Amino acid sequence: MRFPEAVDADIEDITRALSVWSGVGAAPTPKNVRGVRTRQHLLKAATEAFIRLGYLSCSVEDILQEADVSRGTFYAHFKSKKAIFAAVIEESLDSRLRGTAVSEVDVPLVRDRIEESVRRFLDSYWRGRGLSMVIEQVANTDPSFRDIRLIIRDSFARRIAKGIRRQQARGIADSTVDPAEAGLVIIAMMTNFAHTELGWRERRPSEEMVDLLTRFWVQGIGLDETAPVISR
Amino acid sequence: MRFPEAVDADIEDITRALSVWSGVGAAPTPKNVRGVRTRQHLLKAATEAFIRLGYLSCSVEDILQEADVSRGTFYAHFKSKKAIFAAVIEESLDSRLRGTAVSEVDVPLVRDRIEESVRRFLDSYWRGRGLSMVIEQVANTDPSFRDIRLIIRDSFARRIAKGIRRQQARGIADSTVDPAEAGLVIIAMMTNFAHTELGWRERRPSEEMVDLLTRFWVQGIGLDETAPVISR
Amino acid sequence: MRFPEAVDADIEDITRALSVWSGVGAAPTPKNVRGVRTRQHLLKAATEAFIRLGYLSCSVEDILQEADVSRGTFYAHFKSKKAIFAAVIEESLDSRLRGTAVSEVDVPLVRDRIEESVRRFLDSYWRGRGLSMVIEQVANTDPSFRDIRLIIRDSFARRIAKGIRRQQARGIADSTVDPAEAGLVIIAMMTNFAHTELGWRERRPSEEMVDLLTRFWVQGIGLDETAPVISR
Amino acid sequence: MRFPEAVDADIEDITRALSVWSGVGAAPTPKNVRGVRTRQHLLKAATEAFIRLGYLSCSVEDILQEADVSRGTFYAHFKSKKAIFAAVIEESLDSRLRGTAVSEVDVPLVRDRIEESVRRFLDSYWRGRGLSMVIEQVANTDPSFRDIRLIIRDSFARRIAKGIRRQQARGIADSTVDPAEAGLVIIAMMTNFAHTELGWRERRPSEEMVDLLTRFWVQGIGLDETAPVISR
DNA sequence: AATGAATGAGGTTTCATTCAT
DNA sequence: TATGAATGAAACCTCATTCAT
Repeated sequence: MRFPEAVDADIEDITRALSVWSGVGAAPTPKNVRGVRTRQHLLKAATEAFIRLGYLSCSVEDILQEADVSRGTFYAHFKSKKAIFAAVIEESLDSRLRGTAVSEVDVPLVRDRIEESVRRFLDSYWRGRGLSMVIEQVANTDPSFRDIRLIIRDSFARRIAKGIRRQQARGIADSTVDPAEAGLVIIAMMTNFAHTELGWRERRPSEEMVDLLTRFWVQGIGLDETAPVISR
Repeated sequence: MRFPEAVDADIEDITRALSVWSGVGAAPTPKNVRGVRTRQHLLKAATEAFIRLGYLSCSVEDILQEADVSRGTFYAHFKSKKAIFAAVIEESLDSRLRGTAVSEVDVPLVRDRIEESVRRFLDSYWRGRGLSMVIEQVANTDPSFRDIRLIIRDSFARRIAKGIRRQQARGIADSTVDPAEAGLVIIAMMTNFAHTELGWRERRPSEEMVDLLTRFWVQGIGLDETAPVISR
Repeated sequence: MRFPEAVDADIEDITRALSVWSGVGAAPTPKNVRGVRTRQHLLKAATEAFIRLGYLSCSVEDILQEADVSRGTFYAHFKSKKAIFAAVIEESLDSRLRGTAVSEVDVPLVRDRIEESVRRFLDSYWRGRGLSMVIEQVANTDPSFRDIRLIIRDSFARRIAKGIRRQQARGIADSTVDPAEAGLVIIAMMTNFAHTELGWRERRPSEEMVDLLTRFWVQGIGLDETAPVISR
Repeated sequence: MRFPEAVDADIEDITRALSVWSGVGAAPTPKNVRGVRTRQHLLKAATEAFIRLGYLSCSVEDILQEADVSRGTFYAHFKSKKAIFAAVIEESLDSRLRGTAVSEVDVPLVRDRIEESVRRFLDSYWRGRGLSMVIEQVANTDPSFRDIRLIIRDSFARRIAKGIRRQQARGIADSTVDPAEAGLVIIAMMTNFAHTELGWRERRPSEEMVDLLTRFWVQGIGLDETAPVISR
């Protein structure tokens, strides 16, 4: 991984924020193996139900039916609908955040590295578009969940900003660009393009999309397209 | 206005789509001045209530209290909560769509013209951020409203694409860029930057933002920054 | 007419009962010719609306639309929905009650006279089935309107009972039959057959129906089928 | 029982029709004894409330008060007011339809058998007059419930027609009478006499009524009053 | 740990009638 | 006499959550 510490810190932040949001101290881990299985089962069922119906339209009843479990059992494992949603989000978080970090790819140019980032972002979004759309729904509905959404967003944006800063230091990117702000612009562009085109219109990611987004990113920060990656 | 016919056509589309969505044929116009005033009063109250609470959390009751009007009066003027929301949206549409069309500005360069577009977009978003956020909420909640959101989006995107095509024809923009797709990328970037930074974080539009977004737009399509506007 | 005085008395009773039911003292006759016309217009519209929708499902709004008249006008002429319904009923009463009285028909046998009564009853019901069904609806819904329905019913029943008594006196009908009770049975049979078969199933009156109902009536009271009508 | 299969088939038809009418697939049977008890309790309370107030004037609130149960409980057991009404009707159906089938009575004459039918009909109506009146109300109000009412009616009418056909075959009833039509006339007479005199006027069934109705039935179809029942 | 019945606050909508002009 | 806006009580239904077993 590229920035494991940073990502871990962000994940910790989000976990904490989710706790606060859902009003649940800590996950009350089940005592025995049966409990663990039921919990997992519920999480899976809830994930599917949320994806299928959205957070708001998905009633607890829907989750119960999906899981074929009684109401009492549900509330024994999760304090509320909010709580199970928080758990679902948290579970899917690692892969979402780590999956896009460009790691062991061996490409010669910085430009290619960015391209690979974009490609992974789109692919990752495509695979997880179900939950992403639910997250967007809740962020646009519940003001206090919005903060969590912003933490996630900033986690991505900071990574991009860091890259820009490094590139500016090497003299291969326009130094008049504000890295933090440019990170926000890039994340806005990618996030919303994916949300709308992949999520809403269900277009599959294509190399044309990757090219275009890479182009805006690279040109936007004035990156030297011929600059090589510095070997570690 | 620049493309008045096109905008008119889009507005018509949206009005029609809103009619279908809200399940209401046509607004039953009040028949005397008192009725008109009450209707306006209700629209204003609803706008404020929707902005304050969001569409979902805003009950008809909330609108009634805001307007200090009885339940019966409300339903005499609007068939449903959906219907008044549609009316609110429609009312705010003109300014939103027309307000961003670059018209009689006198600037020497194409780049400046784009910059002016960006500036107006941010300013317009800032002023109407309340409703914009509600629209986003509903689009992320009600699948059938999403279509309306997409019509609005595409209206903007098409305008941008049209510009790119003209610039390519003049040889002042990179001809390898797909104008339609680039339009979507640009609108994604601008929309979501505004939504998040102006809407969520309540940052006021600044010249730095304008510069940065203009930069991504201009560089992204490979525009010749020195190309002059063709006088009409 | 056969029993003009009796019928008049019944109609008076019903009018009075309708007044009480609807809570309206007397019809506040309009002052000028314009008022009279509007009133008639409203009555006609209400009749059609009630027939089309039934009393309960017919809102005041429906009547207004049918008449193309404003709410205020409506309430200027009729105190309430009940009141206009009462007026509608009253207006249609004469024909309903008098239309079935066997008058100047020249038939040789008593049996034929009964047959003619049955025929007229069915024909009259068929023509007025719309309102009849509405009346039945209200009678089955509003306990206090039920009394009015019973007055109408008894008016018919008494006429039949009177005939039976006369026939018994002449020795051409079975004297063990209780005339009043038999009248109720006959009116039950005719009323409900008509309500169900003509009203609900929309079967048109046929000579077979007339024959069969006549048969039950005549045989039920043990009438001598060959007995001649006594000339007046 | 006399025609058990036929009655069963009719009951099935009605149950199905009620399902469609109420928009409820199948009653979600409670899963333990407590639930069953509450369900029964609700049914009983609803029956009383419907009888006391009529279907239309009886709000769900009224049922809740009668049963002393919360809104949520009600809707956990029954999907809607329509649904519980359908259940109430269905429950009272068996006894109503089966209770009038002349079974193991030992009487010498066909005439006596009919008399017994009439007696049972009146007695059964008297006991269930509350619900019968509600059914009539709904049938006269809701066009789609009318169909159900007609199925019930035809079930009775067919049974009577069957008897007439058998009697005609034996040569003990007038063969010129159309059995199906006569069945409708007889059921109209009995139903409406009972509805009005027992239901509305609350007169108790008497032997005089039985005699008179039997008389109209027997004479109407031209039955030989001395014909003996054929032993099975 | 699991079950399923019970709760009740909260939401949208209808409609007969009154009132100001 | 006519108009049409305004009223407010009352109806049905949903659903997250609690509780008894």
